[in-house]
Amino acid sequence: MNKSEVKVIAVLERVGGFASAQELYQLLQRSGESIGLTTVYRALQSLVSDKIVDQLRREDGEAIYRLCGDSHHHHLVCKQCGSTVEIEGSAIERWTKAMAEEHGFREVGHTAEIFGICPNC
Amino acid sequence: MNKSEVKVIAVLERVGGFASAQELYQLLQRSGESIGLTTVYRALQSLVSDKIVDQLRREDGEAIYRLCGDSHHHHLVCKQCGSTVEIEGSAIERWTKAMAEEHGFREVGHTAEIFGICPNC
DNA sequence: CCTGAAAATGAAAATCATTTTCATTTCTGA
DNA sequence: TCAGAAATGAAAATGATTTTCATTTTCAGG
Repeated sequence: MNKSEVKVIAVLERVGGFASAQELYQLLQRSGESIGLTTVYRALQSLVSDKIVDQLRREDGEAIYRLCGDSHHHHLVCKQCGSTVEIEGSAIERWTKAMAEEHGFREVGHTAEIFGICPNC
Repeated sequence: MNKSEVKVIAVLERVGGFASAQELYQLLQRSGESIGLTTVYRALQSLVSDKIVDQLRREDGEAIYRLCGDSHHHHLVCKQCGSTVEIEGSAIERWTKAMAEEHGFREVGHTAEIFGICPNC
């Protein structure tokens, strides 16, 4: 675990959820850290292979990362104004576990998002 | 539905599962079809937005496509080999409705995907 | 305190899927 | 038949990610 990896972990903690490599790089820059994009990528790779960080993909294919074991929440997103509400997702957790077990999958995670039109729109 | 889309559907039928745009393009070339890569991408986009084709992502972020099954389903995707299982999602439908109602959202939809490691990997 | 090998760093170039541009060709309906 | 619309595809652009490579930092022994 070297200095860059520590910086990346720190910013992931601040974010508290998923972020892409590019976003993490910009956040680090803004907070005055001197770190190159290449190094951010390398730190993330290393953290992923050490299972300290989870990697998955956004809809557009960009990789996103978060600290393993972050309890994650879900979002209710307005299609019109973009406002979001964090919502409770224990139903999804149970569903994930049930489906994984039924099909013999291990180390499962999930993504889920609800979108619609909010009361104000 | 134009000529290119028909060609892409035909090759997807032949494949019988997931394939990337690049792979589909090469298959079309090999079978003597005259079609450009750009057109393959455009046909796929259009088929995806018409819900004739499903799109998801390989581990490396490359988009893969296959003909849609008929019902609204969710996927259990293996992080290693990319194999997928269609799963039942009525729990999600109920969760979506409940959350939307609780927060006054209308016209809601959702996305949900489970990923993990399959029994063979 | 040195010193040199190994590890880390980052700027720039390379890669590769995907999208955009734009000039050309094919359709289509009046 | 003809004009405008849609489709096509080659080439260029894009954007995330990886690789290269020269430089800097770290650090265990002397």
